[in-house]
Formats: sequence, structure tokens, C-alpha cells
Amino acid sequence: MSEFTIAQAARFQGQQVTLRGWLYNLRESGKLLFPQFRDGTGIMQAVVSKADVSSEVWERATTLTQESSVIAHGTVRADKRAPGGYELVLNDLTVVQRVPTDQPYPISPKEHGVDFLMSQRHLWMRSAKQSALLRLRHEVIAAIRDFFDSNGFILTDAPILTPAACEGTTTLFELDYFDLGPAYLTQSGQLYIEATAAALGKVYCFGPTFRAEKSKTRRHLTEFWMVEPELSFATLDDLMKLGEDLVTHIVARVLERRRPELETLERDTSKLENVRPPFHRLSYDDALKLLHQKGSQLPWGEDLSGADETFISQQFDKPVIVHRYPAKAKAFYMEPDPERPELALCMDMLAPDGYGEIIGGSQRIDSYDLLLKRLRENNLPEDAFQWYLDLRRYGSVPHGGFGLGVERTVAWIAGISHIRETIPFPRMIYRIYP
RNA sequence: UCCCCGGUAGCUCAAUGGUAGAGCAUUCGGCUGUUAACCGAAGGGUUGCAAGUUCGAGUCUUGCCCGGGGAGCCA
Repeated sequence: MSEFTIAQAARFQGQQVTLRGWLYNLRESGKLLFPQFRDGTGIMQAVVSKADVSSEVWERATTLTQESSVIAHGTVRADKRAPGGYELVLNDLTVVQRVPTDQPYPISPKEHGVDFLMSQRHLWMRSAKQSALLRLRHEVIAAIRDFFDSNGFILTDAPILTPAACEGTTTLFELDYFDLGPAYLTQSGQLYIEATAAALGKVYCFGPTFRAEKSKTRRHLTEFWMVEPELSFATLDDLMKLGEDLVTHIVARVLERRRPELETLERDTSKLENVRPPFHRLSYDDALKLLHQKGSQLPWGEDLSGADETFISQQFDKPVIVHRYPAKAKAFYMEPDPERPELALCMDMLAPDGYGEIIGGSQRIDSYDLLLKRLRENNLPEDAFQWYLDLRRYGSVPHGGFGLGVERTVAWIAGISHIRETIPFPRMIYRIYP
């Protein structure tokens, strides 16, 4: 017989089981106790009747404190009065560690403020909603890996310590690298996996990414996780199709395996059921028309603001892809549109409901001469990019890829307002503890 | 970096310039089907820090510290 977990309680109906976990909350009613236990997979109510257990067990149960660790023995019984439909009729209880009453667990079952909860992040993650979010994050990551692994992609992780800016735009975390001068924490693995893609065809990297910008919004972390696929012999259309398939796969997997978590998070799953191909594809020009109809004054050539993206995403009931932005608003390595060179062959995928960009990607410049020109235009150090230029010297091909932000994706699927809750230990401008 | 909001009990919040209070948590008592259980009682305070105005400051003024929301930037 497999080991008992709360998530699988229904399978153990009528059986004697051992629950290893922690006390989540305790309700008392005279000679009846209703301790609620959690074991990491969920929360389950137990029933303790004074008449049915030894005085020692009764004493241990009545003096349990919140988050004390326990091993509880009992039989699983279906009862519609129990949250979740099943309860544990307790007949024995071992206390592994009792939380002392003079130093009670700080997070009571009532409401708390963000500042306090973030300072108690190491404990806050035990709560029902937070642990559901972390299980959801796990499922999203597992879905991403399965998607790429089963579609012929090779995992080739990029370095986290890098000698120079990947894109030369955003602010980087700097550190001393022995005698070789300054090094930086990566802001993207893209340039490196362009190399591995030329070696292996279809590749991806998946790791943490660092941005030292003093961003202070619900959509930003200074340390976040990004998965970046890169494909040789790929066009912008291929990339849009891949992004659409990836996001569809992630959402379907979560719906298939994490219904209880979505329920805990009170997510309206009907909106997620809509996430099937095709996603609407909107050119930058058409996006601008849409914004101008709503009174926006945004001139052609400017990048869309967060508010603009929110407005556009609200026009659709599933993610929307905006493609072919003005080249001057985008990164130096993006391939120009051969029909309109002032446009870049790039695309962003915007999640619904204002969650912002979850994907940003492009076809890369494959011409040596054009790439060199762009490096010079952007005042980037040619020496540092020689290896990158080599990729255009030796068998250059049309290629491209994109990055998908894990935390924004989880926040959108979970329907929560701030991405800081989608990672175990968020790193933000004014917070690095715990 | 800029704009806005906030800081009072362990937590969430009250308190016309006039004796700092409630709910939860904790402790004790009651209750055999509780649903963030409920009922009764007790303990718990350098009102973020510093200075100023005033007979009197949690409240008004100034400075500083620490958070939160947003802008820019991006995933």
C-alpha cells in the first residue's frame, strides 16, 4: 500500500492510516476536538472524541498548539461536514515537537498585512493559499520541462556569471571576478543559447535571471526564473506558434493536475479553459490603432507602456501576441522585417487581465555585416562580442527564440495580484530577508 | 530616481489636541459536529526615531528611518 497523503485521502476511505504533519488549526467543542492537520499536500480535519481515546491521547490533543508537528493515527471517513469531504477519526497521536505557548506561532488564522507576512515568508508559505501557489509553480515548471523535452529540445543552461551585458540596456548586478575584473549576474541566457542552438538545433535554458533595476511594481522581482528556447532554422511565425503551444500545454497541464490548488486560490477556471490555439496575433501597427481608438496619443515608434499592454490584453479572452514592433524601440540583435526594415521580427505575448508580458522574443539577425553594424550603432564593445559574431561567420542560419517569465505566468494562471507570492523567497528592491 | 499612501499590543485595526481601546493570538474556565467555531475571564503598550509648538501631542510642524502602491524599465 502506498503512503497516506491528505491529497489522496479519498483512496484510503475506511482504512487505518498514519498522517505525518503539522497542526493547522484547532477547533474545540467540549469533549470533541476538531484539529485540522496539514501534511504539505493539503489540509484535513480530524475528529477526536474524549470517550474514544485514552486520557493520554486526549491530553496531548487538547494541548496541541498551532504548527506543532505530529504523527496522527486514525481511520479515514467520508463526512460532508468535514472540509474536503473526508476526515480522520483519530485514535492515537504522537507529538513530535510542541510549539511552546510562550512563543506561539506568529501567523494566526486571521488577516495580516503584506509587510508582516513577507517578513515571515519562511512560515507564511505553510498557509493553504501559499502552499497551493508553490505547488502550482512546481506544476508550471514541470509542464515547461516536459514540453521541451518531449519536442526534441536539448537543455543547455547558460552561465549565470557573465562578462558583459547581454543586451546592454538594463542595469546589472556587478561583482568582482578574481583578477579578471567585474562580472555580472545574467539578465538573459539568450546569446549563449544561440551558440548551443547552432550546435544542437533546438535548445532551451532554464534558470534564474537578475535585473538590478529599481522596479517597484507587482509585476517585478529582482531575481526571477525564465525559460528560453532557441531554434535554428526558425522564423518569427515558428516562434509565435511555439509560444502558443507552450502556453497552451502549461495551462492544460495545470487544469489536469492542480484543480484543488486552483480551487484553494478561488481561480475562475472557465477563463483558463479558453486558453487554446489560436491566440490572436496583432501587429504593432494594429495595436497602435486600437489604442488610438481609445484616445491614446502614443506616437508611432514608441514602445507600449504597461497600461497600454493592459488595455490590449483586456480586449481578448486569452493571451494575445503583439508582433513587429519598431526596431529602434527593441534590442540590437533583432532581425529586421525584410518587407519593412523599420520593423523588428519580434513578438510579445501578453497575458489576459493586465498580468503583462509573459513572453518576449524575436528572430535574430543572421547577417554578420548587419550585426556588426548594430553593435557599433549601440556602442557595444566589439571585442566582447567576437564569439557572438562567430555564430554569423560559420554557418549562419535564420534562428530565434523567446523568454517566458515563470512568475508572471504562475501569477496569471493562479489569478493573484502580485508575483512575489509565486516564488518561495522573493527578491525585491527593499527586501532580501528571509 | 520620481509621485502617492502608511507606521498605535505578537497580528489586524480604533481613538474632536484632554485617563491609549477592540477583535484575533496566548493563558484559565465552559460547551459531543466544529467550519477563520462560539461564550466568559486574565495577562499584554518607549503610539517607528529625533526635535519643536502647546498647560497638555497617538493626534499639529520639521527632519530622518522603515514599509506599501504606482511611474520608468522589463519576463
